[in-house]
Amino acid sequence: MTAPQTFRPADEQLTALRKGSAEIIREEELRAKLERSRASGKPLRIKLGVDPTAPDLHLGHTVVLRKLRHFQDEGHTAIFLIGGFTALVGDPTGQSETRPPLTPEQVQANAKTYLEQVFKLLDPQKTEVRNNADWLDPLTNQEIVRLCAKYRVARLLEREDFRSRLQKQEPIAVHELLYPLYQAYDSVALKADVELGATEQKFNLLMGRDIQREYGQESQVALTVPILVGTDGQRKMSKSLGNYVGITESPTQMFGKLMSISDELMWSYYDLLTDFAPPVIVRLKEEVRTGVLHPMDAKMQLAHYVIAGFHGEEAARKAANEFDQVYRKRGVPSEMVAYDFDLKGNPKLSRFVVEAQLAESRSEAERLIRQGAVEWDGEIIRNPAHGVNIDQIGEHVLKVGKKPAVRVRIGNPGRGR
RNA sequence: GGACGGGUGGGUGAGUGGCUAAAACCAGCAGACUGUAAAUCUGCCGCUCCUUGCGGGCUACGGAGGUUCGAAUCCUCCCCCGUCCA
Repeated sequence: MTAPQTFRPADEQLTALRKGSAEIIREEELRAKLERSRASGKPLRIKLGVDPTAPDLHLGHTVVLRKLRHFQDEGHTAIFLIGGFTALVGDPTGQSETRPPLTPEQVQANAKTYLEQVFKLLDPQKTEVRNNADWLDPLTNQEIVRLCAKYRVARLLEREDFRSRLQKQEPIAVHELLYPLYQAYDSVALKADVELGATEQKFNLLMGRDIQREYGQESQVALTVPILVGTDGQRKMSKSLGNYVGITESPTQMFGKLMSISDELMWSYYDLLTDFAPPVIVRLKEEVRTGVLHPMDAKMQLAHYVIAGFHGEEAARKAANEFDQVYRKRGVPSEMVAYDFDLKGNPKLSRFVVEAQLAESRSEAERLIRQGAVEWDGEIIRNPAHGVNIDQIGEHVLKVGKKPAVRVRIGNPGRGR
């Protein structure tokens, strides 16, 4: 922190930073900033803001985090900004359900788990963690009005999602208009040189530039990264759409999910989730195209890489083996979740399916049985009324559809639980 | 404050008194095919009970009442969203 920083030449840094970026506004400004920082030995301040609205991060979040990491690797200061204030206001963008605004306690708790997860990717030593509640909470009405006076409604409404919502006659609450203003003000408070965000954040990032100028600062550079498409190959990765790979998931789960993406999507994952150099990815793609490399192997390599990043080489290897065992060979997992049952009340197989969490209701369980999706000790059961009786005391393997098999232990009805 | 339009199953969206657990499409799930891919095809897709049957019961069309043998559909009041006017 005292020794003057040394940096690579600006152009080299720029090349590295450009990889996996969608847009850099403006690149010349970034180069100028990089050159200046190299000359002065003073790192740039790179801002990334996150609202802690949910406790878990997924791979979609990591794209931009990785970009922040790249800056960090070049010796710059990563500012991980927690939207403690903005999260409290409650972001009503997903208009389907009125989600209750988070309580300060929730924000606190979420922020904590975020940080734990974020530091799987960032170097904690080189990260400045801030919370915008620290400067947004104390703002006076006067200051807020002054801030609002610096921007025009028409320009706010230019924003893509506001415009389309107006058009579709969907509600827009007033505080939603304030949102970008607050975010822009954060850049002022932090004296950010660069702000990172997904492409959907472009408007907000640009606004930071304007507002900084209004406050007499040099404008930040806005660097956007592409949005990661979820495992469904259609929509952006998000928890609520269920097309996500969580970074706290087990290696096995991650492996399975990553293998289920389409071949086409795999290349975008290679671009956004790995540090393979672009030429290397191009070569891989070519090898798959010409049949030298099986697409599945390419995908396994991808899954391995991503998982190793979070859980280490060893775990990634295990997950690969497990995948091979459970799915390719349609076998039984090395470690099965076990459930204990008793024979109280003349139970049916469908009840076990529900209680082992392989179906959400008895109706669904019976449906699955009818469809031939349920295997009991390797035998497909098709009778929805199939019962389990006293001869079945002992251990069994229950498998439903594509889900991993589970172990079922049936105890003597006479004895307690 | 006024005028008008609208609120249907996870989503879009039909349906204006019974034949509607509610068209169609999407999503989802299962089976076939595979590389657990993708695409495709087939089936399923509220909950529950049992003797698993073209079976019984319950719940469902913003909310609460009402009219009717019968209501998502008609009436009343309320809530919510939007547009225009002020």
